[in-house]
Amino acid sequence: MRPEDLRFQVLRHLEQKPDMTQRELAAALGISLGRVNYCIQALIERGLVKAANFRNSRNKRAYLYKLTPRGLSEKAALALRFLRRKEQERQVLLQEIEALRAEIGQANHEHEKHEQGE
Amino acid sequence: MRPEDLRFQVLRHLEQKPDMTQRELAAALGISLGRVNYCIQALIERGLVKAANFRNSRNKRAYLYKLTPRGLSEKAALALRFLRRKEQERQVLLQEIEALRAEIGQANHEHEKHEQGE
DNA sequence: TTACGTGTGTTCATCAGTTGAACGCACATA
DNA sequence: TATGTGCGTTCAACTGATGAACACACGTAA
Repeated sequence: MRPEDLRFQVLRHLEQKPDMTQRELAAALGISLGRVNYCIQALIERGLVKAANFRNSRNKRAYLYKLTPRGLSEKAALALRFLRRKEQERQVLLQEIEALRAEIGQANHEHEKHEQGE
Repeated sequence: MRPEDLRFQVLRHLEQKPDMTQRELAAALGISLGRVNYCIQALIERGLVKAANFRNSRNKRAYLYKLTPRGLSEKAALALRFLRRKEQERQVLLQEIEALRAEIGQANHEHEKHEQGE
C-alpha cells in the first residue's frame, strides 16, 4: 500500500469514526501499529488531523482524531485521485486479462456475464 | 510483485525468447538484476528451466534458458491461476470504485462507456 | 488512599526483501 | 598477446515494515 493511499484510507476511516484507536486502524487496514502511528503523526504534522483529548481533558492519551477543514479537502482530493487511479488500474487489468486469455487459448468470456454488469 | 507472479512472468518471457539475458529480463519486468538471478536459479533448481550453453559449448556464460516439459506445464498452471486472480482483482476493484463513487457523490458513470466494453 | 488491571500512544531493535555496484569469467577482436 | 565487451554471480548496504516492550492515564476495588 502506497503512502498516499494509506493517508487516504486513514483520513477516510477517521472521518467516519474519529474515536478509532491506532490498533483498530492497523487491523482495519491490514498494516502494523507502528506504521499507523507514523502516518497519523504525519497527518497531524501537516495539519490535516487534530488530536483532541478524549474522555478527560488532562489525559494525553486516548485521542479523538478529528479532521481539520484542510484535512477534509485533502481527503476529497485524494479520493478523486484514488478513484481515477483505480479506474485506470481496472482498465490495465482488463488488457492483461484479455492478453492472457488469448495466450492460454481459452474462450471463457462467459465468466464476465455473471459479474455485475457495466 | 509476488514471487509466484515473478516466476510466471519469467517463464512467460523465457518461453517466447529463451535467449533473453538476466539484465533484459530485469528491465522488462521492472525489477533488479539480483532478483532475476535468484528467481532463475530457483527455476533451474526445480527443474522448470534448463540452462543450455549458447554460442559455444565450453562457454559457461551466455545461457539459453529453455523451459523443460515440467516448466511448460507449470507455466500453464500458473497462467490459469494468474488469470483467475486478476479477474477477481478486477471485480474487487469494481466494488471499490463504486463505493468510492457513492462516497464522493459523483455520478460519472459515463466514463465507463468510453472504455472497451464488456 | 493505595494498588492493580486495562487500554492507549510511542518507540525502536529487528527482520525480510530488494538493490545494483563490483566481480570473475569467456569470449571476440585487434 | 592484450583489450574490450557482455554475461552470470555475489553480497554489503539500504529500505520499509514489524510488533514487542514501554510509559502513561485512567477506572476500579480493596
